[in-house]
Amino acid sequence: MSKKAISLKDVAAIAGVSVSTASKVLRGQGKASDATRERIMEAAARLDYEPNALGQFLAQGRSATIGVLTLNAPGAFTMPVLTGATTALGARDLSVLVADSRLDRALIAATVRKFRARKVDGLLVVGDGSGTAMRSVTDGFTVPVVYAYGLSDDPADVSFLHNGFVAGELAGRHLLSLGRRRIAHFSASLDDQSARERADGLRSVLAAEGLDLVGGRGFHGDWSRAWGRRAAEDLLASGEPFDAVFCGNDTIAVAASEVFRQAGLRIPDDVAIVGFDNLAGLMDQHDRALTTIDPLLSEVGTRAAEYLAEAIDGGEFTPGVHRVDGVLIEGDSTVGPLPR
Amino acid sequence: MSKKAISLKDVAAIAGVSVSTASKVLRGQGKASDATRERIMEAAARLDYEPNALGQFLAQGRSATIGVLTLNAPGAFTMPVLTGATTALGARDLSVLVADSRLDRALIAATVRKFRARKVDGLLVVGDGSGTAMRSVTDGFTVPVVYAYGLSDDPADVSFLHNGFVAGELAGRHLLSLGRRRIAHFSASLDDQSARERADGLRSVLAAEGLDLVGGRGFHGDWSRAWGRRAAEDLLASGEPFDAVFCGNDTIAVAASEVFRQAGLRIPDDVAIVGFDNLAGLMDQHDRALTTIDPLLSEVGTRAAEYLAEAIDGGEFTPGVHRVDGVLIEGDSTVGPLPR
DNA sequence: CTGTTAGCGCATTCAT
DNA sequence: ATGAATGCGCTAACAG
Repeated sequence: MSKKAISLKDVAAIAGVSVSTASKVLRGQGKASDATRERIMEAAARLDYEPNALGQFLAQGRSATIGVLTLNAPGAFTMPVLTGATTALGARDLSVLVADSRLDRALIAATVRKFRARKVDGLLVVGDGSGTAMRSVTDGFTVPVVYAYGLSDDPADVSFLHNGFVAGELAGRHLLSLGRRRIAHFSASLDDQSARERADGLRSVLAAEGLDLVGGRGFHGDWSRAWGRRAAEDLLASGEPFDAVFCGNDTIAVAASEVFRQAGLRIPDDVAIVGFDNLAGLMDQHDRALTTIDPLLSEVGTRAAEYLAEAIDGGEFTPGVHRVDGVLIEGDSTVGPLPR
Repeated sequence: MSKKAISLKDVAAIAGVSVSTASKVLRGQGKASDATRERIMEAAARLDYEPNALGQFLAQGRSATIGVLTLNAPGAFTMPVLTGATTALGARDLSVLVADSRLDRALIAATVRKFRARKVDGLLVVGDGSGTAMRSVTDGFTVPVVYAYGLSDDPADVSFLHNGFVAGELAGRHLLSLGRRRIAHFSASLDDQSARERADGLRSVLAAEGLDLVGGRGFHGDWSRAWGRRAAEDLLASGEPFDAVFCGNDTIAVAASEVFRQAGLRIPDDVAIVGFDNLAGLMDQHDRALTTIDPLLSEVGTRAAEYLAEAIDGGEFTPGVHRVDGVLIEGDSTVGPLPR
């Protein structure tokens, strides 16, 4: 009936030493004679001793839990970031206390209190990927705070974001490597930070080749399917020659593709299409129909989590924004259905 | 410089009472004179006292954290379950310790130890939605264990799953309500538990109308896009008349739709299509192009989490499998582009 | 009703 | 090199 969990005291007793030395030895700290060390280790092994984390936490004043503040947890793009972060933290024995406050001021305040009461060792704020920076909550804490998938409005904070500029470069270089020279760009308004980054990246590689976007500044509307169709129609109507389009997201890419096909254009022969988001990958559908940029959102979460974990262990913690480069996934819309 | 966190002792001191009474009063337990209660509450309020959770946990032998064992955390269908669960637990002040063991025996064993050492108050096992039951790990714990999005192989366990039978019924009833009578079914092999459930649900409502599936037992292959095309081609080749198809998933539905369109059939006029998964919704793309069943995976996670939380608080915990009914999302593929 | 006394399990000075 | 003594912050059984 001794279902009682075994404690350090038990180990010490069996090893014939005091609790304090047992504690030291088991944690590999301080000096101890090989003899006693041996006895202690053996006793611990025999009893299958596992230190009670609660005791350690109280004694050490840490909780081994990270507060996670989410702007929109159930969002399609937030979920990969969140799961990436939580599994990365879990792998480091850090538990996670999630609070999905929609930036409701009162809710946030309550959450901050709650996190403090729980003595969280760090805070991870997961944004919604929207271009607008979120209010910094850093000064509400004495522990490290990291922002992921969203920028804090305080430049002294550290945040992890997808690198939109590199994404634009990847798309551009890919198309150039395929011999395309007349490249258009369909995307959301340049007021949108992420749209602007991708556009800048694209234009930079074009400029390096002495090229400019077809249609001048590109076609900028919103992220919708409707805009994708509209942009394609506008481009066709303009009469300007083109042989490729980099679309700001997959939704636009698919809609535009439909319009092009209906207009009798062949993809990728007449026009190559590159999208962004890798929606298919998000759904585990690796049909490689559309060439696209995968922003590796899960890695954004992972990297942010690991940086936070390091910071807690006394690692470096320097303000700034860290960018995670995505990867280009080749698909039929640019390289065609290869016989692979 | 008194950055020191205020403790119960401070409150007690100011209120001029002992720590224990302060504890009692602040937790609303036992009796206390209105006078002292007043003083204590006031002192706590004035100091902005918040109990140190670590102290409570150690004293109460609980950790307020749930161990989450995942089979495949980054999976597209697992993520909604996981985020649903973690946010629901967070809302109840329960933190979450995630371990993504791919059912690796050794890894699982290590995880179980870790969870015990952390004194988790409960365990949530998140499966991968595959038909095959997973090995029960319940006997490794003395705390409540709940399985979500996957069945345990021990009938004494409690698990939360999507209700595939109801999904089949929903699809069937929807098609019948539209006047369709010649309904086919494209899905994965009936060896697959989830495929079988959906098929059974569909056939049951058809049977109630004295109808049978077009093509007898339906077209069963796998979950792939390729199979969707193949099934559509086979059905067309069979020459059997049909006016609707319920597809086991959206991937099959989309592929089949393409074949039908190429064959000159109009959707939904000639053939109505119902899918399953609501992939578009998973990606926040509410284009309502395809009528589909949304399995509400996030709710599967939420319900499982809440049940677990209740069980921990002494709520009921009766073995069995709980089914979460999905919902049918109407789209153009059955009701057409209505002027709504 | 209220205060005293013990723990909870471990880490950590400080002596020895 | 080892052990005794404290403290972490709170809860709970028992007295008064």
